[in-house]
Amino acid sequence: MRWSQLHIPTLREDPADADAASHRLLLRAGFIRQLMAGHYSLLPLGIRVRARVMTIIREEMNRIGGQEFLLPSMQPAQIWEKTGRLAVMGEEMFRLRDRRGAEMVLGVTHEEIFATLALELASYRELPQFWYQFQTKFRDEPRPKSGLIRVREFTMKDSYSFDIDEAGLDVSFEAHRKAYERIFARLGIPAFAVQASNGTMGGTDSIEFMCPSGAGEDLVARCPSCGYAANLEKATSALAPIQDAAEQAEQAGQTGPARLDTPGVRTIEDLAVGYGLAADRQIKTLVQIVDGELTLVLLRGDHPLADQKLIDATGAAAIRPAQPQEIQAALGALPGSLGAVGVTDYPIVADLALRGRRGMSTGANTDDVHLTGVDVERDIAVGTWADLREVTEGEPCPRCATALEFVQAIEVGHIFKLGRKFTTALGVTVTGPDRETITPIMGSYGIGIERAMAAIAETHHDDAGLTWPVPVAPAEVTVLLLSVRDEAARAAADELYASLLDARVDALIDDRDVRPGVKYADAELTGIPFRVSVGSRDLADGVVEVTRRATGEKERVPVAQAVTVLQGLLAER
RNA sequence: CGGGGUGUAGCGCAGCUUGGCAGCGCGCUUCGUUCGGGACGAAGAGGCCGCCGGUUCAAAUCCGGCCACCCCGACCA
Repeated sequence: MRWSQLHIPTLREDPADADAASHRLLLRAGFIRQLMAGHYSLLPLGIRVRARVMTIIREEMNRIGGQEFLLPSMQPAQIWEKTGRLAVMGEEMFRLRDRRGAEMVLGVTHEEIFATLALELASYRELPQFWYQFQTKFRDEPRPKSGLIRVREFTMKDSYSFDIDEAGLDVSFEAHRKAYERIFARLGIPAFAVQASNGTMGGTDSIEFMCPSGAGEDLVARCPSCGYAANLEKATSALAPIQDAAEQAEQAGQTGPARLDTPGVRTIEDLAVGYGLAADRQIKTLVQIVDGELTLVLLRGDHPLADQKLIDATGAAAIRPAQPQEIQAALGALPGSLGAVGVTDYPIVADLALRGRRGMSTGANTDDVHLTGVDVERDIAVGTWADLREVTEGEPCPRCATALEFVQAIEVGHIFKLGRKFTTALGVTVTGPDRETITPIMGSYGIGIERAMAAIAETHHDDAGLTWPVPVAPAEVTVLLLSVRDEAARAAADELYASLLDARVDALIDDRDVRPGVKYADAELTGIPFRVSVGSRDLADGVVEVTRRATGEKERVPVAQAVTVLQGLLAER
C-alpha cells in the first residue's frame, strides 16, 4: 500500500471527546471513524489490524478442533422465545419486522442459532463438537463509550461446544481456557483470567479474561500472592470472625429484640456514632424490586451490596432499588428505620456474613425507632442465604488471606459453562451408547475483536502514537522515501519496497511529496513496528536506516542487506 | 433512564451575555522559494451557524420545541 493513495489522512490535532487513549489514537492515526454513538467505520489501517487479530484467533480455534461457521445476524424472534431470552435480554436486543410483519431480532449472541444447527446431531459418537464464527453482534447498549471499547455493533468470535456430559464440558472448557491464554499472549494483550458471574447466559462457571487498563470498565479483586482473581460482581474475601459473646451475655434471658428510640437517626453512621452500635453490629436492610417483586436484602451494616450477586442469587432478570413510596407502603417506614424482624409478607435474602450473628441492631419499621439484641436466625425469617456483599480493597484473600488488590480492567474475553438450558429448550438430543436419549451440554466462548484491538492500543502506545506488536500491526515495515526529488533515492525506495513484498514482508511505502518530518510523525503515530528511511544522504554511503518503533533503536544497514536484516528483526519474538 | 455539557468550513475552535457583512488556526487548491523531524511567502476555494417554529426592520446570537453527540451513574465481548 502506498501512503500517497491512502484515502483517510492522519489528524494533526486530537479529536474532541475522545476519552480513552486508544480512542484518541485510533481516530488520529486514521484507523477508525465514528458514524454514530457506538457505531464505527473501520478504515484501511484498522481493517489490517482486525484481519491479523482474526487470523490469530482462527489459528488457535482450529488448533483445538474448532470448525468455522457463519450464521445470520438477523434472526426470527421466535427462537429467542423458546429459550425465554427474548424477555431476559429485554431492551438490549434490536428488534424489527419484515414486510410481512414477522418479528425479527439482530443477534446479541448465537447460542440459540448454533443450538438449532445442533438439532442435526444424532449420535453421541459425533460429540464433542467445537463450532465457531466471526460475526457482527448488535447490542443496544444504554451507553456506548470509549471508542471501540463499548459499542452497539461489533465483531465477535463466538464459539460453542457440545458435549455428552459434564466431564466432557470440563475438557472443552479447559481447552478453550488454554486457547484464550495463547490468543491473548499472541495478541500482546496482558490478560489474566478471573472468576465471573454468568449473567444472562446462565449455567455454572464462567471465566473472564481481563486486560489491566485505566480505560477498563470492570474492577477485579486480585490476590498478589496466590493468584486468586475475581470480578467484583463475584469476588469474596475471608472476613475476620466477629465475637458476639459479650452482647450475648448482656442479653442473657432475653427472648427477643429490645426497642430503642432513635429520633432523627437515618443512617448506619448515625446509629454507630449516636448510640455506640458499631456498623458491623448492625443489619442493613435494603429494599429491592426483584423481577417486580419487593424483596428485603440484608447485609452487615458496613457491607455494600454487589448487585450482580443479588441477581445471581435470585435468578432475576432485572433488579432495581425500591422507591421510597413503595417502601413506605410495604413496611410502614422510610429508609433509615427499616428492618426485617417479624416480616413475613416479603421474601428476605440475607448475606452469609449475617449467619449466626446475635446482639445485632436494625430498624423497627417505625420511623425513629430501632431494635437491638436481634438474633438473626431467631428473629428474622430469612428465605435465602447468599453471598451478596461487595468486597473492599485490602480485605483478606479467601484462599490465602493476603490483602486483595483491586485492578481496573477491560474484559477482552469471557468463557461460560452453559449447561443444558439451550439444548433442552430447543430439543437437541443425541442417542447414547445404550440407545438412551442424551441432551448435550453446552459451553460458549467469546472474544470481542474490535475491543481486543482497543485493548492492544491501550497497552501499546507512547507520546508519539501507537506501538503495535508485530503480529497485529497494520504492516510490518514502512519504507520512508525522504528525498522525494532525488530520482536515485526514489528508485532505491521503490526497489526496496518491491523486494520486501517479494520476500513476503508486509510493507507500506510513504512516497508522498511531503517533508520528512511529516513522514516520521505519521510512521510513529500509526505505530508500524519498523521503518526504513531511504534518503540521499545515507544512500551516498550505500545504506538505509532501520528504526524500531517501540524502542527508537536505529541501525544503518547496507541497502542490499536491508530485506534480510528486516526479516531477521521480524522473526525475533 | 436520571444528572451535566456541546452542536459554527474536512479537523480543532472563537463569535452568542449586549441581535446589524460569519471569523481564526490546521488542513485543502495554485504559484514560487524550500526539502533527513510536522517549512515559508503570495493568491484562492470551501458554510443549511444541528433541525423546525417564533419574536424582530434584522437572528449564529433572543424565545419554544425537537434531534444528535460527549461526559458522570445502573449493563456486557
